[in-house]
Amino acid sequence: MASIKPSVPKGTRDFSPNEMARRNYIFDTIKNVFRKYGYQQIETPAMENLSTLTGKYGEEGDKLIFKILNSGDYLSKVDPQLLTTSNAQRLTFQISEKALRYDLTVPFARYVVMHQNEITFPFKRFQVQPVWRADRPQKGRYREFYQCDADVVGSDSLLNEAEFVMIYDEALGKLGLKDFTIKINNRKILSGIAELIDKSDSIVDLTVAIDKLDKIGLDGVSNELLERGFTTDDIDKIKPVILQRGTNQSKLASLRDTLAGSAIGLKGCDEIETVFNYISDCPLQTANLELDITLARGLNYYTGAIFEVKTNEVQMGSIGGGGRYDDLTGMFGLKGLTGVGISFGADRIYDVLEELDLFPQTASQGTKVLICCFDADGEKFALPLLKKLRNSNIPAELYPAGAKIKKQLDYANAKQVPYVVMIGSDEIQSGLMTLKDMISGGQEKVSGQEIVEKLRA
RNA sequence: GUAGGCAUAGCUCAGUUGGUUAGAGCACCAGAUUGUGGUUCUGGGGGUCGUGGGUUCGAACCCCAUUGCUUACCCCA
Repeated sequence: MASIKPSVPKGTRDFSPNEMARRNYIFDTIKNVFRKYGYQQIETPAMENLSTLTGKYGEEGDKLIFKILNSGDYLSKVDPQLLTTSNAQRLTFQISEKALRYDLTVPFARYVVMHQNEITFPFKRFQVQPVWRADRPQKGRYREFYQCDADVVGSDSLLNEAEFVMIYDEALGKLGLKDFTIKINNRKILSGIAELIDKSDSIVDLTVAIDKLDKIGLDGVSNELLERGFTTDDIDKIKPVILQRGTNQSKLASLRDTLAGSAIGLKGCDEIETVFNYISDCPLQTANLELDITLARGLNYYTGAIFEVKTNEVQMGSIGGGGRYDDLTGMFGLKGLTGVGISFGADRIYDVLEELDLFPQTASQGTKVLICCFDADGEKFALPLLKKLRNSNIPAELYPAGAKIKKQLDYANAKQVPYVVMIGSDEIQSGLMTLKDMISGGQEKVSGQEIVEKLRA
């Protein structure tokens, strides 16, 4: 049989030991902050029923869901006519009833509805798991990637919004980022702007276009709005709003002026101000908090706050985002439950930390001492020491006898093991073993007990 | 879905106008060194030059197709 050239699917990656140490550092940092703020971890299955996921992410999103082919003779139940009409969309539901999760929010909503009787509200949960998207990969964009989500469900207090800003500040600050911006907006302000030009029905088109302001500039946004059926009159009205600069307070004040005729717009302003007030009583350490009314994130299910986090130190898409949805669980039949949440893009954060060289040294994580024997007799002598080291919580390995010492030391170097114990006939005879410091190169003859004591330090 | 770039050893890449037997570094194996590595020296294994077709006396190089990867757009973490 011809051997197949090994590869992984496009947009997926292996994680080697060194990368895993670094990834766990990111995950642990974020998880510990979540826990500190009272969030509890859950997990949900990698696959969900396809019907749970479809229709939740818009038409584009549905296309990006990885479907799982039914087991067995999956064609046997298909309406034969469908096979000849090449209607992929309808065929999909007959040959696939499961799919890989696309995000963590929809499975969480499903979870809340299924477990509503055991949950104490407000329910604060976090979840760190991979999600899959059948997207075209590119820089900072994968087909399998991890999301670190925290959500509160069942509390409409804006304190939650404020706490999420603090969580971003604390977690990203702990990871060593020095200059990043938490952008905040409110869907109600966007609704107010749409009301301003009497285009409430076109709010999606409006927000998708102005969301691109910093990317394509005012001319680009204007062109896109014109293409989407807005008038130059509309654009003239919107322009001062989306172009406003200055402090959050001054933006808010002028927004209130502009949106004076829109009850919902003013409500949005009030909500933002409430969040700002909470924050000012509990100042941020590192993050810049910026009201950005062009922020829309293209996610139409947000109803209140909208968050996005960007680093200003390297060129990278957003490293986090989130927002509030008033009817999180409605799609699964549980009405009136509000949710607000955020997500950290761990894979992008990894790329950022790597580019900025912000990972701490993790060498001490691995094996601390390798026992090398010159022959098989040494093994017998080594095993009790090995046991003793491990009982003392010192990560230790015994290299199987038979290999040359050079090879064993090469192994220690490759794994960055800082100490080696060597056992040959001399050591067996004297009972004193050779402890070698692989960094300085120095070595000394010591007893087993002394080795344990030295390495425990 | 749209558009560009790339594809040569396990990895990173050279390879001149198309010209004999396709190279380097790293990694791996062995030796110099029978009990000592990370620095040195010597030698060795490794290639259907992504695949298929074409032009040519002759193709890694030119042309066509195809597959894979990658970057950007759309959208998103």
